[in-house]
Formats: sequence, structure tokens, C-alpha cells
Amino acid sequence: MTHPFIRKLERFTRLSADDQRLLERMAFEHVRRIGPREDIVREGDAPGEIHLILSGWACRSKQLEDGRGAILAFLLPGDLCDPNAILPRLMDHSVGALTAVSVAGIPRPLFDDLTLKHSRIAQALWGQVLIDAAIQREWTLNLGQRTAYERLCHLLCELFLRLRAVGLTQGSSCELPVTQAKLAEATGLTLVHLNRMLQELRAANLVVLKNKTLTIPNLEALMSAALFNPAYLYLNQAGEASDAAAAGSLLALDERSAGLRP
Amino acid sequence: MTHPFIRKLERFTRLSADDQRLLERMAFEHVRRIGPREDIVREGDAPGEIHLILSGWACRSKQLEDGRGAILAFLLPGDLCDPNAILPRLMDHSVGALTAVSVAGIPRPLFDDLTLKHSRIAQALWGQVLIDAAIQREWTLNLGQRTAYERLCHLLCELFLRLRAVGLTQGSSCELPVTQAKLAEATGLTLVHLNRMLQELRAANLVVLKNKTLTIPNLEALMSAALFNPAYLYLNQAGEASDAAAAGSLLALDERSAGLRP
DNA sequence: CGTCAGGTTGATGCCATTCAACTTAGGTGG
DNA sequence: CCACCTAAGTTGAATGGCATCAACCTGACG
Repeated sequence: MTHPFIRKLERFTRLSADDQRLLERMAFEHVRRIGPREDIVREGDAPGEIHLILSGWACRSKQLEDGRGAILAFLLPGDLCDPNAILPRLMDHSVGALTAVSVAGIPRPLFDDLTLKHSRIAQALWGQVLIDAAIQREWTLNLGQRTAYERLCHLLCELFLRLRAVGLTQGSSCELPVTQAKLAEATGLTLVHLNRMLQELRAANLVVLKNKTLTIPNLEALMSAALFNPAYLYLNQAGEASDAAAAGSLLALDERSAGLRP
Repeated sequence: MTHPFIRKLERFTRLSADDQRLLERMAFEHVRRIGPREDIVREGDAPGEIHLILSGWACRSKQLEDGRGAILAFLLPGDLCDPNAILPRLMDHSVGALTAVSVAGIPRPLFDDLTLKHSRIAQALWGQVLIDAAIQREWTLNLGQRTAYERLCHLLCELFLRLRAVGLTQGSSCELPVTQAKLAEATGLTLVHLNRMLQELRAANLVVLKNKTLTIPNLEALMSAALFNPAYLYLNQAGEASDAAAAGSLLALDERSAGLRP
């Protein structure tokens, strides 16, 4: 019974049962709980820990001096917050919690030791970094070339597929615990215009969004409206198309980390 | 007399003289020459080599199905073309030469051996990957939040500073061997509008651009117009503020690689 | 019951696109 | 050497996508 984040790490390299156990223990021995609008890491920090999201949503964000700011990435369970920290560098952006979040905050020395002795684990982690980079490139394309409408379609597709990959979907639905304001920040649109695009999407019957729950009646159609090509997510073929009902993994995750709360 | 790309790699970790020699030999034993509009790596490739740019300009680019496409990054001497290849994965985008380019195409087996035995080198390379990721994030912010005018300012600032970091500037000037069409693709603007922004920049006396040569009379002013914060480039303080005249490194690079041409 | 965050709607205007033409410079062949 | 061609850059006018400003609505909550 492997955890979602471990399955996610195995997208590249197979991890031995030993490696897996080690990772799990490491992660669940350093759980930290973070409230909805708190920061996990702040710009300029010299982070002493590597943060791995266990549950909840977070985002990378960066501000201009005059106050304008953007969300640069959404971080979902299984995602690394600060790969930068793997090599000692200051953060060039912040990571903030969008919902209540539980993260594993693994101290650098421990982490270094882990990756040094277990090259497979190191490799798996670097794989995540490369996927993150691929996603960032796709976002660049998104903002540069797609229309507002396509942009929103694309973002919703990506989030849904990424959630499904870690077993956080139920059929054609998933949680979307973010405000429209946040979606606007992520798509480079104003709140007003994002709202209008969303309504067009609803009118076209491409999405149902109510009570923080997103339902995609026809994923194919949404993907085609978004000009979405999932290659950049490097999902495994069959294995990751499973949802929570099949994997039962969301609960497993939450029970575990909750159990460790002080 | 170290090469620019080696100095660049040392932005994080110090490399031993041994490491440096090894790297140089490795690079210059596998030089490949590539013409102006040729591809270095193509989307979907399963690359057998790691490519390092020795001279010339290249770019990452990605297309949508309907033909729209964007430049996602400019690659300058010292940059890695396909960090993705460090772990075995298909390319999710293409890398094309913008000018005549000479690249070191290091075969994977050799490369793996190198990084395995010399952890410092591996670390230095991963550092580059992380800088690339930071640049990509800044581009996301650029496209999402900055106006067309600021966007162009920002791009020119970044290119100038990155070139200066590898000794490819002369005073306040550098080569800018790309067409306006390419700048438009990189900023998410139309060619027409980019041209107009460029003229505004000229009128404001912030840049002089003629014959593929960019001159920035007042870098401070340009940076301020761009809301430019250089932190994300992770430049060293003093060392990398040197230009070609001081370092004499551009010539060194070109002579070497040219000498190896078949 | 007031307050506040989140969401929705309308009117207006500007930034950037689109379409279309024209200029300039470099290169090639007759 | 000029005639022609093409890539690159420049300019004008009209359109439209998205931003801006400003209300107003809704439900949750103390």
C-alpha cells in the first residue's frame, strides 16, 4: 500500500521497498501543519528544510515592486516546495498555503544524507524538479500564446490530470479549493474577466464548478478547447489514470499525517 | 585561464582543477557545428547526448497544434540544452539554433560516468538546471503581469546581464543576433507591436539597437523601467560583472572550438 | 442583523492585434 | 551593373480582447 507521493516519485525510477520505507518514515517524522494563508517559504529565505506537500494546496508566487503579483505554480500533494534548497540558495519566490496544508519539512542534513546514500531517491527527486520545469514552460506558452478562454481550459485540465495522478479525483470530479481571484492570478487575467471566461465555460457545458468542486463532464472536449497536450506532465500510462475510489489513497494519506499531529 | 562556461558552472560549487580539465576535455572532444535555422534537439526525441552551448545563440520553443508557437528561453554560451536528458525522458519541446552554433554533444554514457565519479560536477550542472527554472518562472511573471513595454525592457536586461556573466559584453554593448520576430515570439507580442515598443525604447534613449548590436546607455534606467530584480539570475557579485575586454574569453572559446572543426 | 469574502454584471476605454502596404538592405543571376 | 528577389523592419488605420471602474448580489458567520 504505497502512498501517492511515493507513486509519484516513481514516475522515473523504481524505488526499492527499502527506499520507500525510508522515504515514508522521513516524511512522516517531520510533519508540519500550516494554515490557509500562511507562507511555507518566503522569498529571500535560506531554507534549512526541504518541504514536501502531503495534503492540501499551495502555490508559488512572486511579486513586482509595484504590487502586481502572479501565481507561478500550484503545488499539490506530492510536490516539492523548494527544490532550490537542494543546492544551497536563497529563495527567489515565495510558497504560500492556499488551504490548510500538511508538509514534511525534512532538515537539509538528513536530506543530504538520504540522497547521498540512496541514489535512486535522489534521482526520483530530480525527476520531480524536471517535471516542475516542464510545467513552468507550458505555463509560459500558456500565457504567451493562448487566449484567456483557452488559458483557463488549460489550467483546469492540468490541475485535474495532476490530481488524478495522485489519486485525488473521484470520477470526473475533484476539489478545487481556490477562489476565482487565485485562478485569475495564475492565468494573468483580471478577476472580472476570469469570471466571464468561467461562465462561458459553464455555458459551453465544459465544466461544472460549485462549492469548490470541479466536475468535467467531457474531459476530451475540454482538452481540445485548451489545445492541451498532456505530454509535458510525463504521466504514466494506465497506472495514474486511477482515481481516489480505486486507490483509496487520499484517506490513507490524511489519516497518517493527522495521526502525527502534536 | 578558465572558460566562460566553466566559470558559469562554478556559480555554486567550486570545481577542482582536475574537474575543470576533465570537463573542458569532454566538451571540446565532442563539438558539433550547427547552422542558423537547424534544430539541436527536437520535440519527441529521446536524446542520446547532453548538449552544452559553446558559442552562438539558440532557443527553446514549443508549438500549439494550430501553429501558434513561442520561444520559451534563449540559450547562450554555457547553457545546457537538454537537462531533461539527464534522466531518460523524451523532449517536450525543441531547441533550435538562432545563429551558427557550436555545441558540445556529450554522449549519455560518458556523461553519466562523469557525473557519477565527480559529484561536484554533477552538483554544478544541477545548479544550472535550477537557474534555468528560476528564469522560466520569471518569464511566467513577465508574460502574466508586465506590460508589453516592460516586458521588452525586462528581456533585454536579462539577456545583457546573462551575456555579461559569461564575458560576452563590451562595455555597455553586446551582440543581439536575433530578429524582431524572435523577440516578439519570446515576449508574447505580435511583430508589429514589438516593433513599436522597440521604437518607444529608442525614443526614451534606453536602448540603441542597430546591426544586431545592442547598446544600453543607462542600465540602471532600463532595469527600473523593467521592474527588473536580478536576484533570480543568481549572478555572482563582482566576478561576473566583467566584460569581454577584461576577460578576453570569447576569443578563447571561439578559437578552441573552431580549431576542432573537421 | 451587520459585516465581509467571494462572486456576478454592466459600461467604458485602452492596449495590443490584425490587415495591409511600403521601405530598406543583402544577395543572386542575367 | 542593374533587375530581381527575399528577409527584415517600419508605418497607418480599424478592430477587438481584455482591463478598469463601479455596482450589486449572495451566503457564511459572529
